[in-house]
Amino acid sequence: MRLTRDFFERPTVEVAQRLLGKALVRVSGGQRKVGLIVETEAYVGGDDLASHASRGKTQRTAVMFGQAGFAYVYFIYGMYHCFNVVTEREGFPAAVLVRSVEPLEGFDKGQNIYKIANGPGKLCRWLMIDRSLNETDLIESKGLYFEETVGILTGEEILAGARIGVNYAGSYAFKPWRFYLKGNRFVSKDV
DNA sequence: GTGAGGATGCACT
DNA sequence: GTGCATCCTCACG
Repeated sequence: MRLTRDFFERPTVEVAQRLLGKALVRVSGGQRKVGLIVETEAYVGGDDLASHASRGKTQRTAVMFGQAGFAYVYFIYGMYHCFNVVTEREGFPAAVLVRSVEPLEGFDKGQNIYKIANGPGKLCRWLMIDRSLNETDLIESKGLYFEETVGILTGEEILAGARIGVNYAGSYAFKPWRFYLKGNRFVSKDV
């Protein structure tokens, strides 16, 4: 079953936690790929100095101010994309960055499975996510969406830590808004 | 095993 | 022109 809009219309930190263990599905060119979400980060409101929305609404960040359940995909470091899903209510800029997934379906068995999608840039490369998917409605889209699962496995406790790569964000750099499954080998960084 | 440095394009001062 | 919600390679030991 797909996740519905109301799943994303909650407080961002809560959505970030609840997305762990859910499936991210990508269908493109007759091929289906599925990843189990094991690591997320919350970006919460215009006051969050780590968020792209902290400098106001621009063309790039406009989607974050919109309705929950839409994709925010941006291009960074000249060669990578990052995938987020917008949360909360219209007018309040917030999103959850999906940082790593465990490949379940549609991956190349020749590769080290632990390194296929263990990072925001790598998971976008694997799932063929680029800016053409920016502003996609993930509730309605046939090509990219979230699915319910049986849930987090027993013993897979959720841990919280500081977000990665946001040291410039003052006091917001230390907010424990990165969530991941304890001991899971698919997270991008064990901290 | 660890750490430094470079690649690279685009949004925004 | 600046700096980035990253990743890979190559040293080093």
